[in-house]
Amino acid sequence: MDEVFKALADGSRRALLDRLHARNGQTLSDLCDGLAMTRQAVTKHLAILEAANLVATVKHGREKLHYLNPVPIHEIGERWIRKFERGRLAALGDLKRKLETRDE
Amino acid sequence: MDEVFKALADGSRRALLDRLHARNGQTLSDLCDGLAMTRQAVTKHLAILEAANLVATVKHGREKLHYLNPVPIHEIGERWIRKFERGRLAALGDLKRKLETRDE
DNA sequence: ATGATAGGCAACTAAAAGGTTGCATGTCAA
DNA sequence: TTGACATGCAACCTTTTAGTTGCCTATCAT
Repeated sequence: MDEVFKALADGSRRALLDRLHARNGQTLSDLCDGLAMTRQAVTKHLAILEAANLVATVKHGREKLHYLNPVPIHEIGERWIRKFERGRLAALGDLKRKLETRDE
Repeated sequence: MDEVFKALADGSRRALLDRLHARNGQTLSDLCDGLAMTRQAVTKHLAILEAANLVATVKHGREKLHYLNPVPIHEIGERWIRKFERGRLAALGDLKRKLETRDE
């Protein structure tokens, strides 16, 4: 789980996931296209995404195809974000109350 | 949004949010309690959480009370994770297909 | 076979992150 | 008012991160 959060912390990596979300199964060169980064930098980002299991790759001849694995993102939604949904309104209530009554 | 992702990337900070989720409105000393970190380290983490708007504070005499702000987490759920929910089954399909047919 | 294309590996650098120590300040309680 | 408690500030250190450059390897098309 920590690896996933860390992987998602970087904007470039989130952009790569966005790209794969828009079109799945792209090659490394595809993914580099138009980015202000060297190919090697992108490779490293993809390696981190792969280690976090957010991306899976398949070699196809001299190309490496990248596929989005949506499961870890889904799990963060389910197991982590949902936890804070419960009690969300209560927390907002606490906050509002405390911010309003400075003279308590 | 980037600040929120970055703030959530660290396990200690997520633990602090957990603590506030369990009991809202804790002081700095409360939050330090039982952690293998100096108070100053915790202060820094809280500052990052505050900058990301995940925590709001109210000074109360010599104490500083920390309140969870659940809104940014909720927004990440709504605006980011939900995007990947759409097309999630399609992506899983792509992935399964590609992983199975290595002889394509 | 040979050149172009797709990608891999390794060493290096700069900056940011996470943490520490030491000291200063503000507030409460006796 | 004085000591104890709660927090703030700043300098410093170490490790990680994000990125680079340079070169090597594998595959495809002609």
